[in-house]
Amino acid sequence: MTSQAPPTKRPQKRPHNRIESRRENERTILSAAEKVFAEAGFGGATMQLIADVAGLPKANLHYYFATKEELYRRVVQDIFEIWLHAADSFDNAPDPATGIGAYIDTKMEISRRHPNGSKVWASEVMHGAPVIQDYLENTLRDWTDGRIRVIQGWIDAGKMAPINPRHLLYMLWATTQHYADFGHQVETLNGGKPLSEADWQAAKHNVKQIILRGISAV
Amino acid sequence: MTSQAPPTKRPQKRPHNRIESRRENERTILSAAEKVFAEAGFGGATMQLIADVAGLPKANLHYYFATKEELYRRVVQDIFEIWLHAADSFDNAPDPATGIGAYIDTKMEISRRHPNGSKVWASEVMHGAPVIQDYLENTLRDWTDGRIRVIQGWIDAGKMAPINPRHLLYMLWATTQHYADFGHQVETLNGGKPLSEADWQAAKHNVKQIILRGISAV
DNA sequence: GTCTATATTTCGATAGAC
DNA sequence: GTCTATCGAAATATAGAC
Repeated sequence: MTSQAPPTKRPQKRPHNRIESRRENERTILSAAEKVFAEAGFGGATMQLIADVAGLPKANLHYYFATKEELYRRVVQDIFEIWLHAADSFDNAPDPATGIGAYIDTKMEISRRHPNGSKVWASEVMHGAPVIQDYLENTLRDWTDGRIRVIQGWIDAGKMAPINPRHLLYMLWATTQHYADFGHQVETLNGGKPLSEADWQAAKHNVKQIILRGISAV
Repeated sequence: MTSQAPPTKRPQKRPHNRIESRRENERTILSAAEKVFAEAGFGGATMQLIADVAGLPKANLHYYFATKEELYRRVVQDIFEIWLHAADSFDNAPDPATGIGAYIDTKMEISRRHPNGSKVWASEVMHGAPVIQDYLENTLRDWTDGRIRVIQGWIDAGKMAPINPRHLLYMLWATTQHYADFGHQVETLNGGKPLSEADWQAAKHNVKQIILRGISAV
């Protein structure tokens, strides 16, 4: 009876079964949470409703995310990461029309594809950023300073009008995110119908048309 | 004893004592509610906190406003009325630069003076306008259609570039309200300090500069 | 009209069987 | 890891004295 120790049965057949199941459940929960937080706000959202949307018992949510706030924080982080990557469209562009035009396109596309994440971020900031203030003070500040330097370089090179780079960035954020954050208002004014493909193209075109013309070199 | 009916003692000395007291209490409650709803959202706000900010017992709130939702609705209505009046800057203007320039100035000033009302509106719309959907479908739609006609008139008269009037309105709303709704983010990126008088002037100037140039006649 | 005390409901979180 | 049942805290709303 000495050799009867069970073979160390590592789950080699499907080595990622556990870890994949965890990942999948987390994704399901995060997606449901994003939707519920966007529609009800942090205070208005309930773990029960998120669980219902995710199709899981409420207790499971607490197994994957200890508290409501921890779950919320993850949702806010995710949209922030997506926006940071949109800066790729911005950098290394030869001129403002190319760089800023691409940035507008990318940001508009994010508003279209991730309206809920955008709303959760807006809600968080409107309430004084109680959960992600550190992101504003560090990551976002650095990101902004870097982009301001790029724009100022274009201005100094005479490639665009001498506008205030910081306020231009605010205008870009405001204008593009409006189509996500105020999507319900836009839709209502669109006759109650979601924007069509043509509507989105018109929106993008107009934003670029006005802003790029507004900042073009004299 | 026939003439001893007490003189019909109408409160003539201070004829508005009661009604003024009511008005004053309502104002105090509404102001506190606006602040709390803006900072915590509808779901996160509590009647207790509103009562504390107003300096009144919680029960009094329920005396003046039967439910939390009724109080909230009044707050949302108030900012909406203020914005509607901003259209006065728009109408009867001889040209786009004057009309839209004045509208931007007025809207920016409202963002500066009523940031909380703007946030409550934004929050309401982001959550699907559960309380004021009728305003979107009627008052706001009519208002928007009217302004679109004015802009289209300017375009037809060759006074400005042929942009999409509807999307121009969205840009105006987004850009001006950003300084209220995302005021906390703006302030954080401003080194943690509120915008100075000069900062506000710069913001206004840049918004007008870019947009007015962006829509100017070819 | 005002306020204290409390009823009622709802939610976040957890215990404990499976 | 999953789920049912439940605890304890906190919120809206109201009852009733003043």
